[in-house]
Amino acid sequence: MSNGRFDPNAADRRWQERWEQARSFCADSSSNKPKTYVLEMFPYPSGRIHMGHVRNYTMGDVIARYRRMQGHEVLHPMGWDAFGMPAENAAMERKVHPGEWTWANIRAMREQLKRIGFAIDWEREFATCDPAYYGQEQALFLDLFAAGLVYRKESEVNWDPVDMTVLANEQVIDGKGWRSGATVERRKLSQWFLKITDFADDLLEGLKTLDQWPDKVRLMQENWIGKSQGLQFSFRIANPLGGIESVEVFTTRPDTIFGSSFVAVAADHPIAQAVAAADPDAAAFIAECKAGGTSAAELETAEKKGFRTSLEVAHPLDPEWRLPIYIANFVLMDYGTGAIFGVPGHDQRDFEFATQYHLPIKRVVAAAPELASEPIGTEAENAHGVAVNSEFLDGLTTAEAAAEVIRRAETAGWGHGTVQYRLRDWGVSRQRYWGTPIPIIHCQSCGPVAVPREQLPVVLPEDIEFDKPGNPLDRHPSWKHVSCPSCGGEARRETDTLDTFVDSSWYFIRFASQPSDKPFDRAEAEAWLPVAQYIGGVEHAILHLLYARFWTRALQRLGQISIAEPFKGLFTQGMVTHETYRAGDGSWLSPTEVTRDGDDWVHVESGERVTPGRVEKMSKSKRNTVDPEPILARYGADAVRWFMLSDSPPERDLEWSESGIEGASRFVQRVWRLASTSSAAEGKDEALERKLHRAVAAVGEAIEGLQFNKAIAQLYELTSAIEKAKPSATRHEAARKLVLLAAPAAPHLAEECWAALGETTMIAEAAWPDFDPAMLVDEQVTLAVQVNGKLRDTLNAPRGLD
RNA sequence: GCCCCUGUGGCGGAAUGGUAGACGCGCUCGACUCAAAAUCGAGUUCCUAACCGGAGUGUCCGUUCGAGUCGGACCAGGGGCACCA
Repeated sequence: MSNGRFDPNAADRRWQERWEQARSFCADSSSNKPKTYVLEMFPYPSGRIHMGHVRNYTMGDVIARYRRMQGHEVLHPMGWDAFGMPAENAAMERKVHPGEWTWANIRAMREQLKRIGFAIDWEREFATCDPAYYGQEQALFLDLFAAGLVYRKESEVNWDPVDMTVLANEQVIDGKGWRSGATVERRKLSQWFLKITDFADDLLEGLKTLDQWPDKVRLMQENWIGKSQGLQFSFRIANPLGGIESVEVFTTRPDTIFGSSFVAVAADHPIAQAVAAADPDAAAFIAECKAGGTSAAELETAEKKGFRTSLEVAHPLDPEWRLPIYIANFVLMDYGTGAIFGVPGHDQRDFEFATQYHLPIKRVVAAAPELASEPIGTEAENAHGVAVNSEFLDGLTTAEAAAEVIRRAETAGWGHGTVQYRLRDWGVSRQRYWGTPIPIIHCQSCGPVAVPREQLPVVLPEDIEFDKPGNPLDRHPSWKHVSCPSCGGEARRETDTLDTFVDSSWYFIRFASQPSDKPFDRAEAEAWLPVAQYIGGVEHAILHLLYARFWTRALQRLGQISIAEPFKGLFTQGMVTHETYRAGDGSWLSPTEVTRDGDDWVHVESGERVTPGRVEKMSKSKRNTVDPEPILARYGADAVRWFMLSDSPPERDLEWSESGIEGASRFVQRVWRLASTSSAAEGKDEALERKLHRAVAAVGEAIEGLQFNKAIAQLYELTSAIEKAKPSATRHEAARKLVLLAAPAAPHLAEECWAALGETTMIAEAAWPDFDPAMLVDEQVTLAVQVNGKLRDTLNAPRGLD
């Protein structure tokens, strides 16, 4: 078999079976070797593997295999983020049970992944929809519940009146439900929340320790948490109404306190409610506010509107000074205190509002004291400067003035310096069937009671109907009827299920350790964690990564684990893209439906000219996907893996191209020819030896730095150098090392070449080659002769002592 | 509006402040072949027929003996957040 072409179809399967028989990639938790945990974000079992998965898992696989060759014990697991809406949609559309649909998808995708030859420990595989997993998740939920990190609260949700379900913000399109098309209502519902805000500061501070994360992701999380420092204080209401005597506000600019000309409260603020109770006009205004949409586009264009109440407050620094209270459409109930004081001169929204209602616009900040009497122009000035027209603050810088106001407020007792976060608590209730049941029982007399541990897991009922909209669990005839674990009285099971982001908030711990009687074994989990290298799409930069960080910190606080951060290294890879094509009628065409005709694209079936569109992320809606399966069948796993790593830097998008995969396939054959025809010979090739040592160093460095495209380029260079060299002992040795260097990226090819070179063990068990630092420099150096930075000449000289 | 990132040949992209364009794709020419595929060899930033030479990393300015790389301003493209007080 040392001649002819490399046959990937035969070789891939042969080695995949041998790795499995040898349990080559099963991680041993009790090993004495240094441990490395490599993880890619686990997939949702949609039914088929797509190119994005292939790219993601190939990168992780290169690192896993490279670390193994370096002598590490590597944990590289795979599983399924298996709960979620698509399974319920499939159930409604095709009358199959969500579980049946999901497990069938998992079977299909597992086979597809195995076809690519990833070095995965399949013995640790699990799906989140398995009671063995979600039962342990329920146990952890109850631990958080017992620790006071879970609570129940009324909150406003997007309610689809046709499907009778809550919709996520992403599922509301132009104010209508994405499925039903019905106008979405805002409704108050009792929901379960996790106290992520308790950890706001820890999560923010923790970002500083994550030096192996992309700056971009850390910044996005920082903005999401949104810490702002300021003053919280109360205005005394001069003419109290219904027992409400003051209004609490928050500001990040206490230095502008003398510039305020009104107070505004949110439509659902208690003061607004109290006013509305006595005033039908106010009630009508509040109803109007609530009818307004919440989409970004609507907010952009919405006018600042307010309703002037008869209430007035006294200014805390001048009891004679009265400010009107408005109910305003731009004030949010769930940020700060739900009330603001308006400073039109130095805040754009307040400026617009004041202009509309003819309220005073006063300058209290200026670039210099002598500019104190300059009027405010057509826009608010939010720049920092010095305080003016502000009595005792005049002349102080913005920062000094703010500190002074906070000091006086605290001394006099009408306010205090405080910190606000943009981050909200995490609402985890979903009115869905296909999710982890929330292990709570509602009792008329005892309230919400935890399901006793010995009754876990709370398993989803199998006999379930999807013929009507709404939550099928709630409609189930018997499932929810239980007795109270506390008093034994009649009670009702919680029929909401957990947000699927809960499932993915701790799966990496379960991969590291999965005992049957508890969520994880602490010692075993800590042997692997934190994940050394986590790889996934940047679209999870905020939600998933923030939730997983929160969950880990919560477990740390409960004393269940010692680590604070789950992912030591994070890498966000780019998308796989492809050109898009549109027919004359504007419909999208798939790449298989078009063909090239000179410089034009033509629809194969109709012969019609096709307009090529932008290069975009592969998606079903644009029909620009390329299915990995036929590509794998044609070119083999290694060519696909090779192409996924070459050309584009991994953090950038990779454009799929037929010529790219052809090139990768050519290289696979080149290496095979080189290795299979190489034979032992006499003599030393000094130049080639230096190239070899340099390549060993460079490929290793590139993989460590996750610069796979550079590692690939180095391998091309080494291959060319070996091909050109005359037979020698060095050349034969170089061929052998080339195979070792290529093994993480093209493992099947490497095994086949390794055997052809006469090796009797698997390359999966081989060690990464060493290099001699002394061999990294040439004996001859080329010196550039520059005059004024321009190259004028080059000359060669033997390397001597410095 | 606020915050951030990226601009290098026909294309994807390389370049510790020191020979810009490694490597791949594409293209051109050649070898092998009756022919093709496959493979191999040579070339490929632009201007110049070629040599010599000159220009060149989005634009302008600066720091430096020397700038793709450092600093400033601008232009273009992309991303994140957003009535966040």
